[in-house]
Amino acid sequence: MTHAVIKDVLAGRYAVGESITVKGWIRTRRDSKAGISFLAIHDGSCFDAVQAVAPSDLPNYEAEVKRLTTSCSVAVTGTVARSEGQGQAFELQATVVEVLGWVENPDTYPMAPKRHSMEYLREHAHLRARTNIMGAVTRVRHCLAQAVHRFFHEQGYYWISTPIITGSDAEGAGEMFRISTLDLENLPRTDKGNIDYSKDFFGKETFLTVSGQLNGETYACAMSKIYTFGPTFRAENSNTSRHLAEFWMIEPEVAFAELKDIAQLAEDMLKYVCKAVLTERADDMAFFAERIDPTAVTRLQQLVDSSFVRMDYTDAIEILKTCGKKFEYPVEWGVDLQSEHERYLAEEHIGAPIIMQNYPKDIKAFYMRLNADGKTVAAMDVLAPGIGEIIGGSQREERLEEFDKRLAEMGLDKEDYSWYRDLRRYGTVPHAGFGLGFERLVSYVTGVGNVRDVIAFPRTPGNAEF
RNA sequence: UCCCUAGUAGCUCAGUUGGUUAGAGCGGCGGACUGUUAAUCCGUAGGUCACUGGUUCGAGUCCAGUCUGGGGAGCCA
Repeated sequence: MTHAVIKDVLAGRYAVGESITVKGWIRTRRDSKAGISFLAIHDGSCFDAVQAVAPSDLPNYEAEVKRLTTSCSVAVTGTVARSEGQGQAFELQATVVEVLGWVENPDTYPMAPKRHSMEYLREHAHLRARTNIMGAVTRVRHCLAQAVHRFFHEQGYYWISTPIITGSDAEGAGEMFRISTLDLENLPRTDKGNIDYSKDFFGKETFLTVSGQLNGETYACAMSKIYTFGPTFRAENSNTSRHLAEFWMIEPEVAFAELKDIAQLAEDMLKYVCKAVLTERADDMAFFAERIDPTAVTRLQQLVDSSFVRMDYTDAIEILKTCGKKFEYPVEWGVDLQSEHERYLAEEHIGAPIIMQNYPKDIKAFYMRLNADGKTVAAMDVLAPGIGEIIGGSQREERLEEFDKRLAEMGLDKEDYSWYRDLRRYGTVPHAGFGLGFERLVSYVTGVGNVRDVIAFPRTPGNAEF
């Protein structure tokens, strides 16, 4: 018997009268006065469940069919039929209902067919995958990931798998998780009494990566256009709806590119992936618009149709100073923009994503390229309404002299950046790139307000369950 | 890490100035009903009121501490 995917059954890919088998989990069972039962079965292939009609003359009707509850697994064989009821075009007239797995105690099964809080679902991360909302998130996340790869591939980029384990402790993007095979109860010591990392697995201190950027630059300075897409780790004690200790990041790096080029790249990429979701996951987006965020679909459509506003940091400061709004943190040229400032600009002043450019050098990283004014660097952030910074990027300092000056200013040791400096010594070229937090993108697209609910098993301070 | 806030049935919540036996909806279970869309109707079971200590004749309610969650901030993606 053909094992049919529910998506195909609902799309009419099987002829009326054809006998097929669907396999999945019960969403709801409704018993009708006619002495028949309606089973809503989902298998993850699409948002909707298929309806199987189980007649009372099935041999196991009383003993099994009428005892089915939410999340029992079944294999239902039947003939495809046009539905007599409303709400679906096709349904299955069941001839065999085989129960594969019971729910052993329906009274305490955690996922009742009703609305649960996101916090409750998070505590049952292994079972929340069976809910409507997590199914929709999972499909949209997949759609976005595929669209990201497709976008870069079509533009001639190579996907580089940069290392997850790094010996470079100078990446400067945040606190790192140490990895080690040393016996914590009995650490080897040097003569001076320090921990002897030469005895560790790699013969030196190693960490989980906080960014693939520096590695990515080496390949951009050879392959011209590359991107990374992989897990990233930050050991910061950040407890917000926008931070994870383990998250996925997309980092394109482009040779022969300036700041304006990657600003355009960021805009093109965001529009491309949003368009993909609108066309490929209309079913899931309709659900988000209905249940999570009424503007979910219109917001994406507007993003696709708009052109992002470019704004210089210096001009943003002027706007904030003269807009008449009171801010908790005072605004002055040279200070970093606070969340409240970014929110005002993106949500109230513009009402759409903003590309903020050319920040003061003192509030930005060592590798960003110094502008001609000597005060600002070629950095850019994409600020999205509702979520804030979704992308951060810059043109990199490719001039060795300027780079060394900057290291010295910031009190950093040249020796720690020897291979990174080599890129500036041997055939250096202007290049630029950015980092996109993938969970922040999924959160923005779906309207699901917490990044912990758009990744399967979130890792946050104090929480690594499952 | 800081500020604010919450924790009551399997889930979502109500519970008055501290006062008799802590309630509802959903879900579960039992029953009714000629095709239902989170069906409907009737019945029924289900509670260490997060934990520890304190105030009081009396605490779900007031106080202190702890744990856990949420919102905001910082750091950032």
